[in-house]
Amino acid sequence: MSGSAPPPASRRPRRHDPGRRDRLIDAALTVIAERGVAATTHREIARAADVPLGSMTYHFTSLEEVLTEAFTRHAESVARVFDERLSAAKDREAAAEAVIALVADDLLGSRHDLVLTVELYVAAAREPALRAVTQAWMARSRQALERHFDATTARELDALIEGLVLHSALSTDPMTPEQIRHAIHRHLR
Amino acid sequence: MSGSAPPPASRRPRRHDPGRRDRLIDAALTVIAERGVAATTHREIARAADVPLGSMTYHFTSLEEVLTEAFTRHAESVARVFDERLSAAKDREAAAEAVIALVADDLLGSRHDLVLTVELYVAAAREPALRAVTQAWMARSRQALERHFDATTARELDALIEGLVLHSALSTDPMTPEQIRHAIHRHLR
Amino acid sequence: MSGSAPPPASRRPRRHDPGRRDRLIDAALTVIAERGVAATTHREIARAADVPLGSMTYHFTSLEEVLTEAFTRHAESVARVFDERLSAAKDREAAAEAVIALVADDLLGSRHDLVLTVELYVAAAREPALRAVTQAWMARSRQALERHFDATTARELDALIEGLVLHSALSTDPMTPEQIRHAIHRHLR
Amino acid sequence: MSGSAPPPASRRPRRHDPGRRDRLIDAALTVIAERGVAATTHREIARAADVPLGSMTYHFTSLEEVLTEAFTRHAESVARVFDERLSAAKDREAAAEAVIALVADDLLGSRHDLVLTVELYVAAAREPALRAVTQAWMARSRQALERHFDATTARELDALIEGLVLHSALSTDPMTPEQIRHAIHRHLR
DNA sequence: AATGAATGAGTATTCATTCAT
DNA sequence: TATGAATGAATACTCATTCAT
Repeated sequence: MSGSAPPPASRRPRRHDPGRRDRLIDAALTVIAERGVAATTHREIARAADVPLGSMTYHFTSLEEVLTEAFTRHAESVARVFDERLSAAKDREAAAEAVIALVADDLLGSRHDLVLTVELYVAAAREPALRAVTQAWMARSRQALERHFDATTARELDALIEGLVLHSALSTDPMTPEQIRHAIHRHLR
Repeated sequence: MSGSAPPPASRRPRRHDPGRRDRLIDAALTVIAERGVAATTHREIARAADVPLGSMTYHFTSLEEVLTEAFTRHAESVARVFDERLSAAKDREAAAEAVIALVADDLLGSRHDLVLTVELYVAAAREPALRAVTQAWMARSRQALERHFDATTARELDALIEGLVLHSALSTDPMTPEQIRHAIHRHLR
Repeated sequence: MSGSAPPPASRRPRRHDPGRRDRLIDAALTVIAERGVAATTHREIARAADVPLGSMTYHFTSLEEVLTEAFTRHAESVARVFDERLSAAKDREAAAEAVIALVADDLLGSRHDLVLTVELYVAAAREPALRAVTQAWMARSRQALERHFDATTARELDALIEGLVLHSALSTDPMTPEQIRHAIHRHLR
Repeated sequence: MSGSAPPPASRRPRRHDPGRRDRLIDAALTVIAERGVAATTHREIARAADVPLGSMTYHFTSLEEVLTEAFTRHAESVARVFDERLSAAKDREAAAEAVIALVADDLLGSRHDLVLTVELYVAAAREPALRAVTQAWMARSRQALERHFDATTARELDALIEGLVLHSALSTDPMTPEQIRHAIHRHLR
């Protein structure tokens, strides 16, 4: 507006920014959620974090590293909620309710997290490094389920949860909490 | 004209080639399955089909058009199998077996199809044009299931199928046919 | 000067330019001679040839390819002169004169060629692909010398030529034609 | 602070380090010899010397300064050997032997030195600051030769040495010590 | 009808250098 | 005195798309 130089994301004189690396990972998650992994570029993340491009490659040796760290953080955070919900459950009945809440509230409640999860699924199909992330996550959630259910049930439940989530994510008329409750109860009945 | 210039897909004199458009769509599916949507470019598809680059934009107005047509074809083909399996079933019992075969044999049997399906899921999350494809597909499979099951069961079954497939796709130790049978029978019990 | 858009090398509406690949190789030689291999970039060559950057990577799959082709052309052209000079010589005496003319006129006469030769020497020390170019060149010049001199003399003469050229290239007071004549005659005496 | 961030050359607590500047120059020579001037960067040298990046620009005001000092040191060291060999020679005969040993043993004996020399040649062709280094070196070696030979012979010998070295450096079948001896003796005969 | 050539925007990454601590 | 962090310019290369033939 005042000259011809390409205006930076904001006014530059910013230095000393501890925790920037951390913020970049969060910015990456935001970009992945909003634009998809395919559109997640150094530039896009830098813009989202309002940081110069060079900062990206200073803090990470490759885009892959950024993605891996971002997805790891996402998986970690979802898994933590999973753990907490199920640890709090006193009996099988409560555990069933926990699972329902998990799907209806946590997993489907946040479009952001939901999309991240699906993006991770596909990225993992290609990237061995990400496969490790999904493996660890799966193992952890299965373990959490096994506090209350036998191994077979835990595994089935895990798959059902996955299906309910994905289904809702892709559908224009996602399942209602009631429908989710019904599906889970039916499987555990 | 002078040495190692951009080498064409193969030796030139190929002209009149009806069905080329069709082959390009198949080539696109191959590339998507092998490299992922993100790596599916005009060039890659042209190379896979052994066709000059210019041919791509001659037959399609944009990459998006190619992807949409390719995914439509994929969905069509999977849905057809779905339909056939379930139409052939005479009763609920047979329908359950059909679903099991569907998951264990058709969906999980082909890595190619499996990957295409997951790629479609994510692409659809971004591209409205693809959303239409997944919507139609879901509707069709639900409809097929409703020949044998009530609407609620059909929907749950659909989600369970999705979950079983995805779970197996991402896991290093995918579920065995026995485990799949068990999961589906339990839900229908 | 009239707006803010970065002005291209010249006015753009240029299409259909047969022989462009060829001109790019020449442009590369110009850049190498003027700025050195290290400063020879896609951009620099494109600028020298007044061609958009994208054109470079359309015609060559890598910078290395450009360099290899450029140096091959240079070696070819110098070797041809070498051949011609020596083929024209009728006897040993004339051959000696041919060598002198070669060094004093051809090799040292053109700063452009001289620098290209030295640049090739060093680049070849790193790049096996270029090593092949220098090998072929050396073999060819030795062969040309062997029309008139025994193998040992040919080899020594070749080395002496190399030394005289390099020496003059790097020195602030290069050798005069007389000095060159003296050196070569002394070795052949 | 959070994982795989830019890893330092090695574990941190290194401070007072007299002679570091010196070690950096040696590290620079190593990098030049192994990777070439074009690939010799602050980072690469710092890594080779196991020193933080910031240390480079603390000790040197620019990369050019590093290169100049490194090449100066190299020239110095080669020239010293030259001097010593020729000072030790008692007569013309011994001087001839000294030259032969110089080429066969010192110059061609160390791939490291050989490559450094060629790299210096080319760098000097561009960088005036380096030209001064090569000039001084040439003058010094000529002077050393002039202890035993007349000015013309010294100059020719110098060129011949250069040619023999370069020739061997670039050839896949370098000259044997016998061949080198023959060439030098013939020129001095 | 078909295609080789052309091109501008964009991508990941490297790097010399500056600077705050 | 040292150094980790920061940054803007540059690099090689990819690509969707346009166009002349």
